[in-house]
Amino acid sequence: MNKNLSKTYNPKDFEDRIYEMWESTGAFNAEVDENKKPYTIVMPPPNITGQLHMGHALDQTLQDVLTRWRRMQGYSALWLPGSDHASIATEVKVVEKLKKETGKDKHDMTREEFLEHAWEWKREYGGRITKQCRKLGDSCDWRRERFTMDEGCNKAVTEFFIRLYEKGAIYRGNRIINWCPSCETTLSDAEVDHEDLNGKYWYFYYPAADGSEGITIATSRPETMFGDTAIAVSEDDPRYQHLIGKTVILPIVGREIPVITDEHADPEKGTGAVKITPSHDPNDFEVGERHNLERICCIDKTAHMNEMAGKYAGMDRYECRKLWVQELDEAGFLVKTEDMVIPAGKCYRCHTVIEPMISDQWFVAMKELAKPAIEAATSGKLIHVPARFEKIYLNWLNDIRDWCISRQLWWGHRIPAYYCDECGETVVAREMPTVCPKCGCTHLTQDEDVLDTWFSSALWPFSTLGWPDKTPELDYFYPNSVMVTGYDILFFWVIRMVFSSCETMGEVPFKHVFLHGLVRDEQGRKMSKSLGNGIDPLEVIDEVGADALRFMLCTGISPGNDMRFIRGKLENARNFANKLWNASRFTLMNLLDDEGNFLEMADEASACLRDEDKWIISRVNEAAKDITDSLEKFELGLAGQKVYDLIWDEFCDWYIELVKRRLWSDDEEDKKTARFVLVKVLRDQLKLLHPFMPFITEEIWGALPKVEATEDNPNGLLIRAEWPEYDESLDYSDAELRINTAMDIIKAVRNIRVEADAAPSRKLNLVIRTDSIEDMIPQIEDYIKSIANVIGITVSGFEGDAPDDVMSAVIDGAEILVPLDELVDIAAEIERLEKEKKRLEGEVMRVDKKLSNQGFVAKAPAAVVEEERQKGEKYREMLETVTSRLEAIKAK
RNA sequence: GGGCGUAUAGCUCAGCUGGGAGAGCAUCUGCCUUACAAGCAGAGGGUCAUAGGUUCGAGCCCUAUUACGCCCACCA
Repeated sequence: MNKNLSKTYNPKDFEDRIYEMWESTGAFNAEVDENKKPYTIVMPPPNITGQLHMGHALDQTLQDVLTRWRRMQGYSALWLPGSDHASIATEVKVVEKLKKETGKDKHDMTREEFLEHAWEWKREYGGRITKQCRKLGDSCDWRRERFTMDEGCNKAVTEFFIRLYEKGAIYRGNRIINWCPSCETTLSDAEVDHEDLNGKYWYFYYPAADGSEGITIATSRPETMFGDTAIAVSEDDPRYQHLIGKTVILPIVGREIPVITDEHADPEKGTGAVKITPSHDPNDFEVGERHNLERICCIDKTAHMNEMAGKYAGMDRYECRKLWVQELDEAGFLVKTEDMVIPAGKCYRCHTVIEPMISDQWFVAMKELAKPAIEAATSGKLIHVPARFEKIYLNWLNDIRDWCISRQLWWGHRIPAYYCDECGETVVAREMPTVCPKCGCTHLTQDEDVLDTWFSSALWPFSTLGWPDKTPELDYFYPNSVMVTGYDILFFWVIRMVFSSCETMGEVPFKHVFLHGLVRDEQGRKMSKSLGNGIDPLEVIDEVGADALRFMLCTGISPGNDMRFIRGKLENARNFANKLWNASRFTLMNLLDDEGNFLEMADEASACLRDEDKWIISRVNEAAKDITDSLEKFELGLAGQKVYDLIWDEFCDWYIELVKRRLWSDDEEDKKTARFVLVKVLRDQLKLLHPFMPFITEEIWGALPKVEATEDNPNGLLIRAEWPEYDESLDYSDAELRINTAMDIIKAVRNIRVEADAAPSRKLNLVIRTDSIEDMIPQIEDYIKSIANVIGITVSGFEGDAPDDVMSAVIDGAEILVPLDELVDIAAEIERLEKEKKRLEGEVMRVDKKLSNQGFVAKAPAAVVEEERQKGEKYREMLETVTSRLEAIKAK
């Protein structure tokens, strides 16, 4: 350790070194330890496709703050890191890369070849983010790092799939699903983004087959007409009674389709008659189910028309729409056109408009699985922070639909289902069966599809701890203490973890789910690649250090709300680090002799505490309470602000200034006490700040006298030091009162000096008129001398003559007079005092009004009333003093 | 269509369970005071979106309204 801190704060000098030291000494390691309480956070696994972005930085900073704090509190605090294979995202990236590098398409290679490239990607980039996490200071137990496609997680995924299958909660069905024509895979409902597009309603006339009056329908998707298999009207719609049960003719196509009645047809919408295309619309699909309609698919997997569209076969769906409308118009079937805003579903990855399609897919039946997850929230076993997210969570679960989990991709967990080529039997098994259990043949083929990425992340809280095996870790660290993640993946992830855990573990995966917002850019826009407005955390760290970034990210925020990345806030955080750095340098300067040895200092027993010592100790004690309380409530922003105020305002601006004079005195005993207090309170402050700014605090800690090693903290590091506990018995209220008065006096003198335009170098002679705080004058004298260049203080009661040519200020219990001779501008001074008088009169009036309100006196708590009375007295006294001063100066 | 969030100093935001509003930045003034100019000291600046209500007392609770943003929704 380096006892001499460098002159300026330069985080690059030590951040990497400190991190390396933590890691190499095992400071992050969490063990199963029955003598400690467990605290577990499992990191939301970043995608292996990505780079660390600001969202990760925020997410991980919050987790690290909580982990470090609990570790210091004596918990066996495990923060388990890992990464996600991100099935679709990675596959897209790998495809792009291959296309760029080799010109090859996915279809130009075998599944095995492709997977080889995908694993290559994982090897190359999978570790990128975890390296970047280290720069942030993440105190993860890296020994326990996991990957969603490692052996253990694979086992968990298969096990979970099979268990759900066996109880009938997973099934394979031919149903309508969301299809992304660009990614060429299904998507779950959660993966579809809804967006309003400018579109049209086209009204088309369908002639009746028997030659009577036909029917006009409205559609926003004319190209799906080739798949129409009915027209639905409302049962009691008077307009269409004559057609119910008859057939109409699909214009141009010539196919006859029935007119049916169904609840889906809304007389208010369009013409009240709706065309039914079961193959390309979720509602129509359901109508088709109810009426046993034929399903005619007319659009293929790449969103091109198929042979059902006749001459349009092979044409893009939108191109077809244009020409088809034109053809219908020319043939006289287009009745009218209306501009309309049409909501469209888009792929959350590539933003292509999704195409509803019917296909054979695997689903999780959600209704039953959702029940325990709903109960978990309503019964309070799962607590949302902030609470408002519980409603959103419940709304989603109450309205949940079955989850389509199969994806037509290669990168991911392959579905453990095998089909018999001979008899068509489906076998779901942990390993590929050698023979078909039904027909006994050996020709079995595994399902080609992989599972939704979120299927494996849903198991993350327990798969990472060893499930399905019964491991000591699972037993000890499960359930997790809190899940920290962005509100944007509440549906994707949080809900699925909860029901998966209720299903497999029989309990919630975590007690709290702590949701944070997004980091936006300076203008409040979402950071995105397409906008190019992302800010790279690593560049920020390079510039101002990880501590400043972390502090900036977790202060001035409130849970669940988005935040902006403000440059000025970052600089302020950096300046704060610099401030602490210099305060620590000051402390060390007064601790070390010329040879760099620590000077003698007092201890708890021998210290002879003076008022300011007691005051700062008390302030630190109170702060420890507030900070701990805030952290308990996940109010990290408040906690961070509190440490900031403590260190900058109270320790640096007041205590250090107050203690300087003593450190420079010849009183050896007093110096020993001052050194003792400085080190004591600095240490506590380093502890309180450590979760937020781990690097700088550890570095300074190391420069201070070494602390005793313990079994739990063999190297005496800050990261494993004990969190300051609030000492309830500590009562230094007398000292605090005196220091507060001294501060008031000092502030008043400073104010007068500036008002009078007196140079700081000018020596002042001061008169303090008081009859209540005389006993503390010697100390005040010291403080003021050290700060305000006061050369002499005269104390007198309020009686008798006051000096002339003064500027004055009134505080609670005293009047401060500063003789300035020629500097006093009488007119200005009168104006100043008049203003002060007016202010005090206002205060007195306000208090009087309140106290004369019978309702207030009768109903407000006694303490509040008493407080108000004291305030009234105080203001009245101050007003009297100001008034008499004003009279005196006017008389002159 | 349903739900949620936000509205506080010029800007960006805090403000925990109701007891006369704070920070950072910016602005103005004075300081290279032996830890720190990434600093110190001082100052100005707010009918806490609007209108009602509850209460002795409302930035905070209730109702309505307005503006902006977000999420969800079966999209003829």
